[in-house]
Amino acid sequence: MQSEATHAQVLTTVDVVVLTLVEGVLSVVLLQRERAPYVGVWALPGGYIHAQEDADAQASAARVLRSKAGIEGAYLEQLATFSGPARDPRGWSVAISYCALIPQQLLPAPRSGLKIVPVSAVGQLPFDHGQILQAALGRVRSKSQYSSLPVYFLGESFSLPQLQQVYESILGEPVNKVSFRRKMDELGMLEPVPGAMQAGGAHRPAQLYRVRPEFRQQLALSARGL
Amino acid sequence: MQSEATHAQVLTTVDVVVLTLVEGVLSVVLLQRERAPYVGVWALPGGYIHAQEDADAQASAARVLRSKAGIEGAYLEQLATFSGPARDPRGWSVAISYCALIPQQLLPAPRSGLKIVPVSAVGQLPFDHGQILQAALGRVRSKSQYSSLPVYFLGESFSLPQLQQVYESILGEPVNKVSFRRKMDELGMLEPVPGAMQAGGAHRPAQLYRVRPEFRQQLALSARGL
DNA sequence: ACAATAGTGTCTCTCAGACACTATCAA
DNA sequence: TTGATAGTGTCTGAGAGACACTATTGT
Repeated sequence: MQSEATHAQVLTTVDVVVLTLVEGVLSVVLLQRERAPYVGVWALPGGYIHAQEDADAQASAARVLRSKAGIEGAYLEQLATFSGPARDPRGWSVAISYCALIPQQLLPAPRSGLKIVPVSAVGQLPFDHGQILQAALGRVRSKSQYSSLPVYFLGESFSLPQLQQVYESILGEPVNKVSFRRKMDELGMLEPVPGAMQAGGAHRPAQLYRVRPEFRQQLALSARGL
Repeated sequence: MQSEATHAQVLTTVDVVVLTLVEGVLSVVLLQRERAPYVGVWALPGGYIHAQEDADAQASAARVLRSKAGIEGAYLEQLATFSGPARDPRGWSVAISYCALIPQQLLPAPRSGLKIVPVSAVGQLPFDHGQILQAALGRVRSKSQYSSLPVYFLGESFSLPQLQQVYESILGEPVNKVSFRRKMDELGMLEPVPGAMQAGGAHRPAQLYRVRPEFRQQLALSARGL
């Protein structure tokens, strides 16, 4: 069949932008490429779709993260799909890109070939990974304005001041405390962890919260921002 | 190379949800399939990516629209990418889906094998086209709440009451006239067509507007809805 | 006691929607 | 003149942010 021959020439890959907060700085995971093209160059985690083992492209992305970066348990969301004859020197290619959010403590120990770079300090990237990174940043910043997306930067339980700081880090501007707490209350996504407080400083301890079970792998959306 | 053999088994296609407003009813273009699988079944316009001729997947979508449905000049926006071993009986496949918005008057004359169906009256669709259609509807309804997306349902020039009716059709609820005009003014995307009025009824004629050149293929976004 | 941050009550200002009014056409 | 729709001025109520206050810890 002629059309079979035609479409078979398209490379199908996934690329993942893994984002985390390091000391309040939005950062991305880069891997040093082990194979051609661009051997030795720092790039986004990515790889071919394996038709034999992957249930869908998101499973491919999860597999790539696990096998190449040792990352598991991240929140995964599909970004856009990039395509064309020029973006990969091997030929006409399709890259289904994903955005992964993960708390810093779930990242693997630093090792050779893996680094975590503040997004403001990322230089030139191979392929069209620069564009993909920009798409991820735009998505995260945009969705943080009206959804609960940023909770995925934090672990199991966290305090409201902590969460507010995450929002402020991503949005790059201070957030009104009263409004923020009102909104979080309205979203109805958090519940206090009974008896769990975050002590530490010479000040009043903060109540710890966790995401309600029914919101675990699902975002809470607000109609009017924040 | 082994990985080459692996990824070559993935079919790469595009599917397009063409939406238009027919008498204020959101409707979708369906084509009767001419080839296996699902010969004769009504489905979304779609086809293989042609690596030799397409500059990217969006170009593939435009080509499919032109060659299979005779549609040109639509606003095109990428939706999500669907993938997996089961969605297409021919094997593991990737479908990059697009949403197309077009004024009714730019649609081709009705012909055998092409129909325009109110989205509320679309029955079962082959592949995962039902999911794709739902994604398109969600996207259009969501974006209509805070952007100028719906202008692509109208032609070159239109009156504000016309545009408001388009918003109301999509959102499924009445829109406040004063707020609507304030927002359109703030978006700064429209300009009055000098001297062009829409007469017709036994009442005051409406000023006609058009999209400013700098906003032609780009959406205007509002921070706070409408 | 005091410094420091957590958490809350309340005021104000902004903005979206409601309402009412004027404008301009055909019959 | 009347009916119908286009277009605008203004009021009001809801909600977001500012501010100030109380609460609770360690030193």
